[in-house]
Amino acid sequence: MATIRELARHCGVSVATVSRVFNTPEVVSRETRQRVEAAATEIGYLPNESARTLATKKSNMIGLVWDTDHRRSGWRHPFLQEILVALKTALSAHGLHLLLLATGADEPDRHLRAVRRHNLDGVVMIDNGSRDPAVLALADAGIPCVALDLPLTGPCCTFVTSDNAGGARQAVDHLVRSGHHRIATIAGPARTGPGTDRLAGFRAGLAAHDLPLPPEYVVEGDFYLDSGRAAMRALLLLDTPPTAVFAAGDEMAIGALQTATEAGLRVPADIAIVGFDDIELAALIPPGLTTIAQDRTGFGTAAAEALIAMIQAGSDAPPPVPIVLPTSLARRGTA
Amino acid sequence: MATIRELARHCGVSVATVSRVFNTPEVVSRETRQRVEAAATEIGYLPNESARTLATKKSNMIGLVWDTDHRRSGWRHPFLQEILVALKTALSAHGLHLLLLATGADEPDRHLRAVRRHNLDGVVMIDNGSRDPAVLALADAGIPCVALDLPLTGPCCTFVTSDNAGGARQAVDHLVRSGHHRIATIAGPARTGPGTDRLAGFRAGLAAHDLPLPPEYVVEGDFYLDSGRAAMRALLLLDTPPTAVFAAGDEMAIGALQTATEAGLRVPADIAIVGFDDIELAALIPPGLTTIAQDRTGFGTAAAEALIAMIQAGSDAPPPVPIVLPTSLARRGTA
DNA sequence: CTGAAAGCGCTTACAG
DNA sequence: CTGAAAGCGCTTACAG
Repeated sequence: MATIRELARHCGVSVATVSRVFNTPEVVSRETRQRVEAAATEIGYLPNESARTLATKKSNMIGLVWDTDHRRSGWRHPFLQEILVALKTALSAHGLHLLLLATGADEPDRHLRAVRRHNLDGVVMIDNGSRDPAVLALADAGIPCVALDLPLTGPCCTFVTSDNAGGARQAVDHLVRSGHHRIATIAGPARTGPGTDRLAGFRAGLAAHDLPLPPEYVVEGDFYLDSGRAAMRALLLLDTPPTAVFAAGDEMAIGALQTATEAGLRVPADIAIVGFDDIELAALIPPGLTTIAQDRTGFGTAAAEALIAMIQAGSDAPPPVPIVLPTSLARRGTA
Repeated sequence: MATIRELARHCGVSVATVSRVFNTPEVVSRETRQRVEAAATEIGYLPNESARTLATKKSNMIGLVWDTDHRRSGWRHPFLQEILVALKTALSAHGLHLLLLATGADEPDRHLRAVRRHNLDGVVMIDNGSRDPAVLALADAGIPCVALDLPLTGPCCTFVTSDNAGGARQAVDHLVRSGHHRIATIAGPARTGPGTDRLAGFRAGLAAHDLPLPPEYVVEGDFYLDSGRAAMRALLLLDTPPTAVFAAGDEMAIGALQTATEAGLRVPADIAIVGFDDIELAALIPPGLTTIAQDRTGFGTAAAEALIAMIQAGSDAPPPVPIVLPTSLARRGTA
């Protein structure tokens, strides 16, 4: 591993000059620059990032906070992979790398510590609905951060989310257009942003159409399959069961679909179902799940852009406004 | 951000002593150690990782090479998320972080450069079947690395994979036990390790049962849904169609299932289908896909352990032998 | 058990 | 446009 000193000696300039050709090339003479560049590739010089970070306090690394453990070990993001890819791609374009932060002990300052220790330039956090105080601590600390699906704001913090309320309205509108009056919902957990917002949008949608919402038409699930099955069972047992169900997540919708089918009902003839997310499965499972699609890659791209904007603007500038991604109706067989 | 110097002054010792309480605590007196530790939490001292890396040449970071781009933008790993979680968990236990390497230009030394620039302690690479020369370069360079699903070896390199051949044999054995003689396969791409190995295991399984394999009973897919549909269409057009199909991946199996169903065949009565991977969908899609399950979290855990072993042993020690994870038959409705 | 000092490989005012 | 020099925050022989 050649160092900057060796390279400098190799072409008879000072280390300062070598440093400049890599950082502010416009400031060094054409002739010198080319000589240094040629020598650099010749001897295989590579700047040492740790030394740079030590000198500049910038690491060119973004932390990714993504809690994977204990309290909710079964948690799965509907399209984590797409988010990672989009993030990585967008950040790469600015020379930024993504550091998956190790999940350590349970101290509320663990993420903050990691950020400081590694001189991270910013962080993106993916919500898992656990209301982790360590996540909130980050938002308060004034280090550039953007949250996904979690309405977090702070001195240098913003978030990106789908238009969950609007998407729920799209679902309701579609069902009403199809002639339904008795529409129930299988909601997501009230502690999650998407859970709350989709329920709110659902209520607003019914109200806009002057449709009633009996309390028993709202049953809360946990976004997973079994909760969708249980909820559908409960709905079918009602004295006046709904003719349509909006499930706030596709897995729950699929659970509901299975339960309805097993109960001998035809979907959508006897009961219509609309989901939310547009996971892989939605298109594959017969008869095709009608659902509200999110902008999967938009998440990562928007997050990266917002983060880069904050980093460039500095932490005293006002943070970008939250980004709300539009949803769309993916019309298939169940409604 | 307090520095080691401030902390040292704060408790009247030298910076060397402070450094020792964090790195080799057993070498400093109990009394001094406790004083330093107390002061550290009091003033919120956090060691600067860049400075440590610069001094020690160890970054406590593992690179993750995971090509996401251009040539194969639609590539999806069947259980990337589980692998990441398991990796992260296992590495965390040793204080190691995971750095997602930005995918830059197409130079064959791009990963190697990233490793050197960041002083990475090791790397794990996830195969996407692209035979990337940049990946091979890493294996040759003698930096500790472990490959997933890619039979890569080198001075300090090993790999972990499922027993793909054995899994394919399990599939064949199951079908034969169910009375099938005419068994075809929808293979994975020949350029991928899993594609090749599953086909070899399939052939070996048939041979072991003295069953013939007409050439037209082998059709190659690309692991994705549509290729499974196309393959099944081709198989059904044969003069003597098979009574059972082993698809080397669940998505292809599901495509085959759909095509068979659409053609009016009953599964498994008219044609049996066995997949490979045991993705989420397998259990959810009616009538339940019979498939060969991989040890999803085992991948990440085994990779982390192998990597840590190599790092601790040093690069002159012989690398661990490749790790082959056992598979299991998940028996459901299609066979 | 502890300290003084050199060194890790860069960047960046400050002069010229 | 370029160089000499200080400094970034640690670690680690080397003495004692």
